[in-house]
Amino acid sequence: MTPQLNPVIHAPTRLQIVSLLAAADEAEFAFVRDNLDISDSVLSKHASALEAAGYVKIRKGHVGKRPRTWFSLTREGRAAYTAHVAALQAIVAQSGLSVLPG
Amino acid sequence: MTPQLNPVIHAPTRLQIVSLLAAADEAEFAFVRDNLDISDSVLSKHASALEAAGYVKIRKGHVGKRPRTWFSLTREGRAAYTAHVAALQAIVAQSGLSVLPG
DNA sequence: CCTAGTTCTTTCCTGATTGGAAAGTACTTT
DNA sequence: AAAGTACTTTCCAATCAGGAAAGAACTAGG
Repeated sequence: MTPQLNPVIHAPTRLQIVSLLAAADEAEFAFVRDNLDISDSVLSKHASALEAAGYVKIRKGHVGKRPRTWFSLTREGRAAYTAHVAALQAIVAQSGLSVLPG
Repeated sequence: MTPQLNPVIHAPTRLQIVSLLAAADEAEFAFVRDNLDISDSVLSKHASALEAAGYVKIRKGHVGKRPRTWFSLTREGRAAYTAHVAALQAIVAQSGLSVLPG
């Protein structure tokens, strides 16, 4: 069986969110938003979608007295992301594209 | 500037079509359809979308007396695919993974 | 106390996509 | 004439995506 692309992760904005989160333990709402250059509402909605899928954990806390939100990948989210990248790799591999010169 | 994902190519079905075509000079309608396990109408529509974008050439001909359709990537389509994979790679790379083979 | 600001979340709305089913086109074969 | 091949187009219903605007919940300032 060919590995399947995961539609929850494949959407461009969510792919970028998940990939960003995969690189770190945890990331702040504003950091992700500014990094991807998206609006608050878009990030909020995609983060909720990823949480609903069980891929992202949303943690609420405070810095000083101000509210703050952090995101992190769940174990399931990391596994789904890894599987998705494997699926992408399988697709790209058949085209013969390579990072190597020549 | 960060390389951008190309929405025409990013859609799962079209990504697979383009990647399949990138591997060959030309591919038959039925070959692509069966390879991706999609319906005639879906392939027809996606192929037209890729043609409209200038990424795929649709050639009509005959085998014996039966009509047949072949698809091939245009130079532009190959360039767009390469750029798209580079964008994908840029996103995935930050997580430490890769979509490219060794 | 009242207003303004921060940090998101939700709702409202509108446009774009996607895929399946079914009908259509244009031949060819039986 | 009827059926089959090889698609293409139309019809449709389901998402989905993003922006704007309104909310929510609290804090800070005058």
